[in-house]
Amino acid sequence: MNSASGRPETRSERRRRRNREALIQAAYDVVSRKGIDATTVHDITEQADVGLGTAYNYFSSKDDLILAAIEQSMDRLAKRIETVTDTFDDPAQVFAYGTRTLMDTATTDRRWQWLMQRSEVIADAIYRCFGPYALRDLLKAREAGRYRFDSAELTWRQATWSIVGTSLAVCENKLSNDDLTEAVVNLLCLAGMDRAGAWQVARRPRPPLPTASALAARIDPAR
Amino acid sequence: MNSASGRPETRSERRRRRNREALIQAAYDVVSRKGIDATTVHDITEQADVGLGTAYNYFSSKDDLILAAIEQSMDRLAKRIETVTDTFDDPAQVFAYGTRTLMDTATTDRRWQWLMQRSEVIADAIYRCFGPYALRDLLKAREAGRYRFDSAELTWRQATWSIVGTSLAVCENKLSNDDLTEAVVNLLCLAGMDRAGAWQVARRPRPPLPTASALAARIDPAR
DNA sequence: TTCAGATTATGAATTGCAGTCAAGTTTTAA
DNA sequence: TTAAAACTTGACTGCAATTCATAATCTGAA
Repeated sequence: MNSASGRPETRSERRRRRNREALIQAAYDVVSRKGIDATTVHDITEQADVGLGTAYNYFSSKDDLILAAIEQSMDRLAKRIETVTDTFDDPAQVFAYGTRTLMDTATTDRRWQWLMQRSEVIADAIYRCFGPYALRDLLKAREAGRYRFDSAELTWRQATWSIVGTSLAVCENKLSNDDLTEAVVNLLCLAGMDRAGAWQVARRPRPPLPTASALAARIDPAR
Repeated sequence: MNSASGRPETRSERRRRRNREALIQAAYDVVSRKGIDATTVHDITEQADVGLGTAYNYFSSKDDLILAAIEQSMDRLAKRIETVTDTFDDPAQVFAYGTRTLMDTATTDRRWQWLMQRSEVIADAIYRCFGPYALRDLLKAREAGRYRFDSAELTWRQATWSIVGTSLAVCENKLSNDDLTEAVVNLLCLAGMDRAGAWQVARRPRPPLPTASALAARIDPAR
């Protein structure tokens, strides 16, 4: 609420912002390394170089802190996906690319793999963080006559849980990476495409995501 | 492995069976009453009237014990569903009825509602316990030309997670009960039905499940 | 029936961590 | 400059899963 006004940060505001960011970053680092269950609040505050009690001045619980870290990472991924899908002509492909990228990230990125342990947290976070984009894309594709669902919210909710379940299965070697294309096809059918069309969309070549740093440079070329 | 042979149970075998059953029943009762997280192993052994340590002679951990209780309850539900779907003519309706009943149970039965807390455990248990039935029904419907998926395992896995996510959303009042019909429609689309046909199947009247006791009487009329 | 050895039951003690809080430190504003 | 407000800190509390030494029970051979 301050960065919006031109007023310079007070000393304590700067400290609060720094502590908050340090805690979130530390939480993300430690969880990436050890997994959610094996991570203690002590680990996180150690890494963030603040006292144990400080964590509880910023977050109401261990779960709350870790959730904040997860959400930050998801928000960033959503923005990276957006830069790619902005270039697509077929609205049906936007949702397909987003869901596929989510599954690829969840199964490839060691940081995300740990998160899958607590599926209901992840599923809910995905639903909320990617929801605004996903709902918009679903509706746009329906208007264009490519999709044919009834409720976008319900479709997206079912899709998020499918994504988590499929990703978890790949992480546990119950499914192979090759199955992900078919998983996307099924999701497109869920959204109301016919199967032939769904395969056609899911098989299109997928442009790579920009790296996080490339994206930062594009958004703020001055830095 | 003994009940199969005609040999009568030894004293210790009988005790082991009794303790195991008592623990599973107690776990189910306590979790139904308090939820998984609030349930302690002490609560369960108290209710089962055995020593605290005894639980660890039968199960490797609290989660393992509770999982056994969940699976038993799922196996029973699966059998009750089977008695109803056995009477169906349309193979597409069998899977529809099963998934709908699962969601109805998860959202209606207070015992199940608690279980939804630990979604990844539930999703996996549903996948395994109902899997044999579901896979058979999916394949039968595909042979009959009603469904059109590629891999039954993948379809069922995506369906289980959707079911859990949808049920959880209803429990948390993010969706209403009325949305469940549409949720089934989406699942049928996932399995490769066209939307019109899916609505037609999902809207058919659903015969009630037999009560657990009625089923027990049917299976073993002597008792 | 007896009894040694094997198996199982038991709950007090151990362990480990989330979360609290009283005391100390920094910041603010008058 | 200073007193009150805001924040930081880590020793401490409480709780619950799990272990393990001991006691109780069971088994099969004599």
